[in-house]
Amino acid sequence: MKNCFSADETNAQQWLACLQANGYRITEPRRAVVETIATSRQALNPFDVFERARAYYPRLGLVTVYRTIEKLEELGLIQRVHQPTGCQAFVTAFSGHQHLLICQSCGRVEFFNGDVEQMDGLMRAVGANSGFQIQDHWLQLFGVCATCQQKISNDSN
Amino acid sequence: MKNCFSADETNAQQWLACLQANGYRITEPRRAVVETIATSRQALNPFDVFERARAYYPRLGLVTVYRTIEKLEELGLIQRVHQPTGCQAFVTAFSGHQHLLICQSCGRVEFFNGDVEQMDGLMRAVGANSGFQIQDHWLQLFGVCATCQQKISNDSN
DNA sequence: CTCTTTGCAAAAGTTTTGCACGCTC
DNA sequence: GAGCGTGCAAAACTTTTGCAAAGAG
Repeated sequence: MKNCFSADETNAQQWLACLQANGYRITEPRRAVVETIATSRQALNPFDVFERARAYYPRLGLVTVYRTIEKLEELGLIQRVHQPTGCQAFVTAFSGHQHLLICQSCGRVEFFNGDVEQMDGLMRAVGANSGFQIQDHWLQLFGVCATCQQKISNDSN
Repeated sequence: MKNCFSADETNAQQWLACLQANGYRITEPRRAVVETIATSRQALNPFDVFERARAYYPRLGLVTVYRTIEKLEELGLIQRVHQPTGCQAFVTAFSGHQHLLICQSCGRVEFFNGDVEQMDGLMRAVGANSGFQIQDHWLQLFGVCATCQQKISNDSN
């Protein structure tokens, strides 16, 4: 198993290229939003993005954040993260099916590859038992990342 | 594997008893909300509950639905269902960890027991690789239930 | 120069809060 | 009777829409 998370500058460039390839224009507000989400390891909600992106482009409006998120999601570049605390946050989407590992303390999101054969077997078995035609699955793990574990144990000292 | 869904009248009685045992009063509006959710096989959002529960108690207010849902969730009697289309719907929560199987056509929710040892193994492996201390997991399957499959194939004829 | 994109303002939708009255225990 | 629970109205949020002006290609 390998942690394949690697949000960085490269991502931002690719996303902008993808927007352009799909007939959308590249603008400063969009650059700021793309840069913000692509370089974050945390899932960010629209308001988080708005606040952070203003560091790159202060005149940015919240509406533009919503509209840009909509396009990035439509192009499959970002995905919504569902958590007990809410479902408004987004992170980079990787191609292929990925499972999420989310830190409940800092919101950091990592990805892991589930055992594909194992999941396929499970889906077939559940399908056969229930009569459902299974189309998709979500597997998410919640916990506390190594960094937050340290912080928590330090705070209690 | 066994489908252990069985929402019915009995559930409603138990929920009311549970509310009472926790110091909450039993009232007609609460009866209506409890009855509605406990007897539904579909995940219902607050407005759905409001509309259906009015059949039992026409004077019901939407605010009371929100407040009752809050208490039922707090007591662990219902749980929120997260779906691509939204995360405002609730269904009966069964004790013990259950995985969800959700029909994307009618919203019907069924439960299945995952392979516990398998999931434990997965969680340990991911924990070891990532440094995360894993606390919880969500496994959900999405598909089309047998009834909806028939409807769809009939409609296309 | 054309047409998309932007930010503001306002609207729409959802959830929460304040409060006087009513009902449960 | 005491105090929780209810429904209405209003507030607080979040997300979407209309529009004139600015900017990308």
